[in-house]
Amino acid sequence: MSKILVVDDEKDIVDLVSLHLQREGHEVVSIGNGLEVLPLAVKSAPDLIVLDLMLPGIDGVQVHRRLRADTRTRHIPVIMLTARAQTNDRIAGLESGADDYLTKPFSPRELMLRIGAVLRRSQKVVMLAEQRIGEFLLDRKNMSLSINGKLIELTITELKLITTLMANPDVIHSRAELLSAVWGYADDTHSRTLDTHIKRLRDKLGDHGRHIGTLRRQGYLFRSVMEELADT
Amino acid sequence: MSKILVVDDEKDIVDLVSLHLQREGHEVVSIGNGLEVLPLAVKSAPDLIVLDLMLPGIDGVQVHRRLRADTRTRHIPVIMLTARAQTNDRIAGLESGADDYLTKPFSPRELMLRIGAVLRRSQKVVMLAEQRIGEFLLDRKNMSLSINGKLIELTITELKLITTLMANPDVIHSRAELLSAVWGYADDTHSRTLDTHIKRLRDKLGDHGRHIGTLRRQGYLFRSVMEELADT
DNA sequence: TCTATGATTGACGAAATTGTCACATTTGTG
DNA sequence: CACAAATGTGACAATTTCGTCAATCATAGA
Repeated sequence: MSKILVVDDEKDIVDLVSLHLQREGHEVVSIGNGLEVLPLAVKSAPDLIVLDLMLPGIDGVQVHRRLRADTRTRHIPVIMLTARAQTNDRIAGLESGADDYLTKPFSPRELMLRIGAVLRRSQKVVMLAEQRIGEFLLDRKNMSLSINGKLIELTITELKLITTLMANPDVIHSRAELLSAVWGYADDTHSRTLDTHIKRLRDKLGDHGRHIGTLRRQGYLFRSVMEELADT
Repeated sequence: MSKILVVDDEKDIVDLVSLHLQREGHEVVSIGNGLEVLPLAVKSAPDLIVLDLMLPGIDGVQVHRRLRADTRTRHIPVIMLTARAQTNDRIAGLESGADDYLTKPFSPRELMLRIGAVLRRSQKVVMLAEQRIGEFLLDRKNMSLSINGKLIELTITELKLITTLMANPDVIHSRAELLSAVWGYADDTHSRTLDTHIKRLRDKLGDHGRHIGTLRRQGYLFRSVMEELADT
C-alpha cells in the first residue's frame, strides 16, 4: 500500500513496528542512524516517516528539522515516538510540525491507527487515465481528445476547458468556475474571453460541438447526450 | 463496481441475472423492449450489455447492429444470450461482433465468469491525479507542474515531455521513445528538436533542471535524486 | 411586440510557441 | 592528443494561440 520509513535504533522496536506494518500491506524501510535519515528519505521517498526522538548521536528533533528544511522531504508526514512522556518533549515535537506523536511504551495497535489516520489524510487521489462520454474520449495521459477515434487538435486552453466541463458532465459550470479552473482568474466574469474559447472549441468539435450547452446567466455544461435538433 | 445493462423480456431471467450481478457489487439496469435499448444505452452509458437474442418485436441481432452503428454505444462490450443452440445463431452473433455469447439454459455462474472476463478486458486504467517526485509535483488534473509549490509555466510540449520523463523516473527514455510520445513521430531521430526542448525545459526548471539527465547515445531521464555537482 | 440583457461571432494585433539551422561544446575512442 | 560523433546553445522566422473589441444575434420578461 504505502512506503513507510521507520527511524529507531532499537532493533526490537523496528521489528515490532515493521511486522505490524507489513501485515497491513505496507512497505517498510528502516534505519537506526539519525544522521543518515535525510539522504535515505530523499532516496526512498516514503509516504510517511515514523521517527524516534531518542537517537544516538543526534537529537530526533534535529533530524525532523532537517527533513522539514529540505524541499525534497518537506511534504512527507512524520509521526514521532518519544520515551519521555514529558510536556516539553510534546511541545517540541508539535512545534517542529510533527503530524502526530506517541509516547513509549505505545501499543502497536495505536500506532497503526495513527499511521492509518495520517495516511488517509494524505491519501492519493486517483483518476481515470481515459474518460469516455459517448463518442468523446479524453485521454489524460496523452493530453488529447478524440471523437470516434479521430484526434481533435486542441490548444492547451481549449483542452483545459473541455476537461473541466467533461469532469462533471450534465452539470452547470458557472463562468466564474471555468475562469478559475482554466485561467486561474478570481473574477473578471465580464470579459468575452470565455465565450470566445467556447466558440473555438465548438467549432473544432464540429457537429459534436452541440454537446456543449449554454445556460443563460448560469454558465456552460457538457451534455453526455446531445440535444436533438428541432426538425420543424 | 460496473454498470451493466440487461436486455431480456423474461422477468425471471432478468431477476436471476440481476441478483447475481448485484451480489458482486455491480449496478444493474434492465429493459425488456428491444426498441428502447439504444436510447437507454445512450442515456445510462453502461460498461457492458447482456443482450438476449430472443426479443418480442425486434430481433436481438438487429438491436446489436444498432448499438454498433451508433458512435455513442459502439465501444460498449456485449454478451449475447440465445435460447436456440443452433450454429447459425452462433455465427450470426459472432459475426455481428459480440464479445461473447451463451446459450440458454445457462448457469448463472458461467455468465458471471464471462462477464467478469469481458469487464477485466475493458478494465479502466487509473492514474494518480498528482504525482510527486521530490520537490516536483505534477498535477495531471490541472495540467501543471510546480516545484516546492511554485508553479512552473510550461508550454504543452514541455509539459508532455516532462510528463513522459516523470512517468518513469530514473529510467532511460530513448530519443525515439520521446519523439513518439510527445510529437507522435516515428523516426526523425536526427533533428535537434528534442534537444532544443530539453534545453528549454531545463532552463525553465532553473537549478532543478539538473534532474533531467543525459545518457549519451541512449536518451534522457528524470532523476528522482538530483546529481550532486562535483565541487573541485 | 418591444426591450434589456447576455451570448455569439468575426476580425485584429500582440504575444507565445515551435521547429530548424548553424555553430559551439562535450564526450568517448584510438 | 586528435578526431569523430553526439549533445548543447542561441538566434530566427513562420505559425499558432490568445485576449479584446465591436457588431450581431438570441432570449426572457415586461
